Amino acid sequence: MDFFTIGKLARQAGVNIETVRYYERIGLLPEPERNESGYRQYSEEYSQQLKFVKNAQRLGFSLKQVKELLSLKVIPGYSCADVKKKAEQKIEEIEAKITELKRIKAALIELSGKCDVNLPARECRILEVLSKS
Amino acid sequence: MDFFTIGKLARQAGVNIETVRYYERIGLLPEPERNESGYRQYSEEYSQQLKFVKNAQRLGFSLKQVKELLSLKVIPGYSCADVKKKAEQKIEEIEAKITELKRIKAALIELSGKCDVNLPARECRILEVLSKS
DNA sequence: TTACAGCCCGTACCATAGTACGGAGTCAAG
DNA sequence: CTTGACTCCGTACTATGGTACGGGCTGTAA
Repeated sequence: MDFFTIGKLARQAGVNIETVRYYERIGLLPEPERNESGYRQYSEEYSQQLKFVKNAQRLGFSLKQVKELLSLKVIPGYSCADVKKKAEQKIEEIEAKITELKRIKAALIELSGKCDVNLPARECRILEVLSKS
Repeated sequence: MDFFTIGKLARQAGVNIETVRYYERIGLLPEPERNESGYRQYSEEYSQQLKFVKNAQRLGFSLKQVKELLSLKVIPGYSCADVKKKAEQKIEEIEAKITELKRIKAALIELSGKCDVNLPARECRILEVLSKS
């Protein structure tokens, strides 16, 4: 087995060394073995778990949620259906966010249309509307 | 002119008193006059500005951006076109977010489809895929 | 006049997701 | 055998948007 140091692990995953140590602190990465001088010794497994964290994060999972996903893997009794459920919840969450953003976009477009570009900002209709309760 | 205290102002806008003081600290609300005992005395103008902040925030502007919008109003030389530009930038930003969320949603749906619900989570294809670089 | 709500201030704390710093020890190449 | 890169640790700091706390003063109504 070929071990590598924290610097290599971090470079592989494209994250900061401090981030790796941070993930270890908050339990997102298990504490690895150490060599005599206390250096962390990582193996391929750690690299995969770190990639897991970053990939799940890219899919919109918070670090807390990533931790939950990881525990599904480790704690016996959970099934693939439990994982799927979390994915589906996240899909719903994202759909809700999209809906909300579309609503906001429409409101901004409407607001934008109120603008008479020749007026000074002091008299801007957009700003006026925003002051309404 | 009828003045009111911080508590009334906060209730009117549906925010916490601490939030009003926080906004004052970060320059989102001007420092109001005080009575003899040091109580803040707010007028309708303040109420409108506070509503402005909350409304703009609902439209996706950060407090820093709200501050910029407010300064357009106050600093002479800015026109309604400058306000419109900021609104349009925000619209673009939101469109980008929507696009990104759709991408993520598609990825999650694809991932979801990989799931064989009868497998233990330990062997879940979703989790496996997430460990890939 | 007393009780209680409301306000004052400074400071600390919350969550989220890291990043930075400084002093000390270690490892490898020249 | 020295130099430079790497690692260790604990702690503090960043940004964002607030919320909470505690001790003390004020304002009002019974």
